[in-house]
Amino acid sequence: MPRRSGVTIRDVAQRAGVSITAVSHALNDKGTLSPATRERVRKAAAELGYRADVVARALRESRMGALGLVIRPLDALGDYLPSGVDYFTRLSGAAAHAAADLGLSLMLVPDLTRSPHSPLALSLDGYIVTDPVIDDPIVTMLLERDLPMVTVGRDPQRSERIPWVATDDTGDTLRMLRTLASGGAERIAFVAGTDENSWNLDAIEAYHSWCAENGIEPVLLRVPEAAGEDGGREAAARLWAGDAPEAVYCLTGRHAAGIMRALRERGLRVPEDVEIAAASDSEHTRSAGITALDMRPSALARAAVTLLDAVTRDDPRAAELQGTLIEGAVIPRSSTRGTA
Amino acid sequence: MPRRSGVTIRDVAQRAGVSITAVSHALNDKGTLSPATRERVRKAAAELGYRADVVARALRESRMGALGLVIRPLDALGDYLPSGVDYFTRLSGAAAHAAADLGLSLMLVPDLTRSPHSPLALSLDGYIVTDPVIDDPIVTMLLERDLPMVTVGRDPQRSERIPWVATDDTGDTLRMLRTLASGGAERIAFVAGTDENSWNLDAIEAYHSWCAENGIEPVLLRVPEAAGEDGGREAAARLWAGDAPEAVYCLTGRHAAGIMRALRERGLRVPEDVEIAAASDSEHTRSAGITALDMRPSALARAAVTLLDAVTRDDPRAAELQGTLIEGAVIPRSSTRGTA
DNA sequence: AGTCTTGTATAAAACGTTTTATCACAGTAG
DNA sequence: CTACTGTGATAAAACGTTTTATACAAGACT
Repeated sequence: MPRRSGVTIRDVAQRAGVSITAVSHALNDKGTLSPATRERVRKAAAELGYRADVVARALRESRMGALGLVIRPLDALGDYLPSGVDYFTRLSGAAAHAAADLGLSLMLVPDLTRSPHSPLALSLDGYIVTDPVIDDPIVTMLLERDLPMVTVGRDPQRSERIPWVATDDTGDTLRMLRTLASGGAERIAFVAGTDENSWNLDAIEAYHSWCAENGIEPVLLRVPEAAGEDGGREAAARLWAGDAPEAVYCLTGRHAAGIMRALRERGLRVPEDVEIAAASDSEHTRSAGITALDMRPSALARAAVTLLDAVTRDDPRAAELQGTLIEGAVIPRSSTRGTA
Repeated sequence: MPRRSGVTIRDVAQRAGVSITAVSHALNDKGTLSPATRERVRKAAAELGYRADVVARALRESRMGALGLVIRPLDALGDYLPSGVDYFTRLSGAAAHAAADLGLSLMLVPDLTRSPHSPLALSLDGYIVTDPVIDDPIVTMLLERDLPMVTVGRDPQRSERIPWVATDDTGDTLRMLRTLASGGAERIAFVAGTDENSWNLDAIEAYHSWCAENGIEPVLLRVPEAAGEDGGREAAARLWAGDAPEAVYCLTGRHAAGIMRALRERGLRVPEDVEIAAASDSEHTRSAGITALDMRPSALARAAVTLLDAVTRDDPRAAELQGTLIEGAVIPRSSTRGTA
């Protein structure tokens, strides 16, 4: 019996010479008790080191005190992970801390679509789903069961129905494009990923509207996220096959690193001949000296946890928190010339 | 009431026309029921989509079906994380999957020493503590409360009392030293971290015994893990102040990368003039082309989860699993000359 | 005919809380 | 003296399981 700390509400009641009801009321500031009794109970509880059993409380209140974190990009990969991705450690670590600050626990929920999932997996108070794609089966499942949920990154099609927080993809994209432009580049190519999540979709849209506004012919390439640096090299080959761009903005850091390498091999100088920037900071961009965005996963996680907590307790503040955009911070490095 | 799927054991009982006891027995293969009744109950349960409520079950059985993961190196850092560290994502992701395979959930447990921890935090069936240091307060706390626990990496002083699994630090160190020696290096310096965990301590001991065996004067430097690349540069300065080594073996990848950079600045060629290797593979070693060890975090996590599960259910197999060593895999890169 | 088995099925207790409804009592007003 | 109004406390129900002990019948043995 690992869970039981041994001391129950009954022990406290006995010690304080009152009923268990009195104990419950005293400790939760409910009911009508004289201040004297309240104090006596508190003292007894403290002396015994009493902590109400979570499970019993959960059974009664139908509230677990725990949130689930579903990291979609990880589910896709099984238990192996592409190297260099520290984003998710930062995100989940921050989420766990933010949850703890609210007196909640955070559970890592691995792929819910696999048939026998662990028992607790669907019994939590609410779920954070990161980067859902179009028609994401997990989102569908949670919606069907009517379980509270927020997404990190909008659900591309159902964002009206599901509260979300996200990186400010539109703003970030424009900011980065302006940074590149301020370095003198005019023809700026854009390399996005192929996953159908809001991160890709919103940035692409922002790029198009920026091009339209500035009278620039858009040059868009989509490269699978999983293609890594090689995908970047290939993108470079295709971009430089035609009218060479003066700058390239990549969403994925590894693509950017691959492009950089390919260009160097062609004898092009960065940033003198070409500027390069990436939307997500990772070890690749850091070690290659590529200007990138810090997407601030810990701020994002904190916002998501706060929102979900409000949602689960029908707190009206949920309305304000919904749609929070976390602005990325440009980290200027040697691959760009301009100022932000 | 988010948890309740709505359908309880009573509904099933009614539908099948039996008592709730019968339902429980039928579904758990207990008691004495006729095969016919068993089948009838199963059918009714299936039709209603009944799943026993985890919380109610946990209350009765005092077993949650959930394990806690405590990542000590992360606790030290709060919710911000040094960049480039993907080891822990891989570890926790793999642990979550391994737990799921056993029908268990995995909870991320942030720093238990902070006073108001989340309620569930101390109510789980067992705990995995990674890389405990000497006199680790978390380990002490769990021991005091008599909660089942395993460590990843031995507890330096209490390993007799606490089941553990670990990387094969001794074997890995020797293997890597031999790799470096096979490239022709004789004077091999060793750079370890300052945390007092078994990873550092065991590797240092292995280094010393290897030196003794081969009649080599040990050159050991300890650099704080948090010092990162700058720590590496400084280490290089100190190492090359005296009798220059022919090879350097670093436990931490970032130290190795810093050393490499510093040496290049001094005009030394790697691997022609100096060989460099690291014990932990990270983006730093990958991008700098430094030979390193893949510590196989997913194998490690799986071993830890399996062991902990055995421990919590008093399974005798725990004895066999205890002390499992996971051998690292050398990833040869251009910073070394020899063959493994 | 009574007494054991044997095979099925269930009633009820227990797990540790929270909450609702009720109770006892003192003081106050009519 | 009765009736009401608070005030302070508690008994008991409920949450959804699992398990222990018991009940009931039908057949098998003395």
